Amino acid sequence: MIRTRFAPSPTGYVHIGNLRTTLFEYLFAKKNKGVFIIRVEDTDQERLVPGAMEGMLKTLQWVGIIPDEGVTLDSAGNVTQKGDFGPYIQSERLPIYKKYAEELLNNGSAYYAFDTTEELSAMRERQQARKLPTKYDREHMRNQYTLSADEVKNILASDAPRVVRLKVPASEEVVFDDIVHGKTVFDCKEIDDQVLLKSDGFPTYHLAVVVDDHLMEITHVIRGDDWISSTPKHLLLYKAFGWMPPLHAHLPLVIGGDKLKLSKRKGDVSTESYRAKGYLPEALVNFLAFLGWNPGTEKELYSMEELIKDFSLEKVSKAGAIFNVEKLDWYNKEYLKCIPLSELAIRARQWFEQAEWFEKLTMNNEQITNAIALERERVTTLAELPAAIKFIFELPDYSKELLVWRKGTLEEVKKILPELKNYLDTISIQEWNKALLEQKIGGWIKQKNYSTGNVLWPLRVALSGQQNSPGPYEIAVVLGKDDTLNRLAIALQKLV
RNA sequence: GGCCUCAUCGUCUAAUGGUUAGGACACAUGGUUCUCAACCAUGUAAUAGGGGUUCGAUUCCCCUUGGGGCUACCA
Repeated sequence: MIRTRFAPSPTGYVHIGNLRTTLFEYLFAKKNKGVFIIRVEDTDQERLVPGAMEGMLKTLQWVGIIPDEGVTLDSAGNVTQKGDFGPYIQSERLPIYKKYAEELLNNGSAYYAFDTTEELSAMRERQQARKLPTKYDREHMRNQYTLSADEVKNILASDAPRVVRLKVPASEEVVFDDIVHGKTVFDCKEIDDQVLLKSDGFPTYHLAVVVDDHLMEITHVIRGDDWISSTPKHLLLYKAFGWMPPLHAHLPLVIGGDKLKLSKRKGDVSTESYRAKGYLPEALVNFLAFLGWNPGTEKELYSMEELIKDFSLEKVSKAGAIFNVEKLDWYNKEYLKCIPLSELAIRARQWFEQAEWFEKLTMNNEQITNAIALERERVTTLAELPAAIKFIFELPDYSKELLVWRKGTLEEVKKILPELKNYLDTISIQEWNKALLEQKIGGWIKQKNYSTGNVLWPLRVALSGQQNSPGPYEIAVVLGKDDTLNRLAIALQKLV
């Protein structure tokens, strides 16, 4: 049984790069009929943001990623835990880490150290100055090996701070076969005696992941490239415990337009910000899936179900991918076009409610939906929809010059528009639909021997009040006959 | 500084020891059209550089260069 996990730190929001990693973890688990787990890594008490987890889980739910096990939302939207391998929140597992740290202490794979922060940074400065790799100097610092047995005993008996460090073997190679990078080799000489248990009694990430991934029977550790240099430490830990390590797949990072790691300062790194901008989760998922992966065919539009069907870690590329908003925009437009209209109307609702003019107007849902149909192919995001359809409910002011087609004259408009209004008046409400309007007005234009643009342009401007808009027939249908004639009357007044 | 890692159009990427190096986004041009969008057609645009191996390399190897990551009692 394949088991993957997403292990976020609850620091506030879902980073877009993390979302991509999560997506791949999820797709891989689902593809293999496995289990996708969420575990909360809150071992850094200083960076904790209370309540962050709920928001993060909701964001994942929004994109369609729902954990099978671990930390999740119940039907009421509250954070709960489910599954047989809990607790799934690391701060609730402290005794477990303590126990395993002791096991390492006892079998000689780890040791106590007592150095202060100042001593450690002085050590690093000395090493840098001599162009040596910066790592814990076990022979010269204050620890179990350099102090006498009595001294150690006394310190441990006191309340003086102490940490537990991994005892990295002197010379040995750590080799692993990464699913995306292939064979990767590290020399133990380069690996630091990592702190496993901090002086506050909390484990570091390194101890906690290994213990938890093992205990939770994770089969595939899928995470960002930035973890690749930590992997040998983890493998050493598995070895020290005598455990079988899981398989590793290190995903390339999603980077910013400046080729740097996507940073918080440059904005737009949180999934929530894309949601707030009116991007559809389908588009975001599709776009993110194609950052570093592709099916090897020319199919570009993929639903979550299709992704699950076709996903494979072997097709993940090694190079980092730039987050390209233009492509995201394209995906969003594609989904805007194909999501059912009624569904789109529901999803767009919140943006209308945010528009200050919305409350003042009386309009029914059907009319809004019809208006959305007019503009859905013209906007990039849901957020643009209210401004785009506002003209349907409130005719913008415009100058009479706008009524003149670029190949026509003001005189022609003055002649044609009143005639057109009279003609439209003869069309019954029963006939007031797009196909018939098109047919009838088209016939009328032909019969009168006018040029199409000289009729349709002023008509469209009269109905929309805008230089650019959907076509006049569609607008007329959404407006209805009365409103259409009213707006023509307004145009005629301007022409006087 | 040390270690790790990556390298095909501007961007996301496909492909193979032998191809006119393909597609998508973006861009440009044309078509359609009352406008914009959409749509259709066409076009511009890439194997970082240098050495090998080979009949032949973009593909395999080495070096250089460049990018990125890690180098915490953060994850």
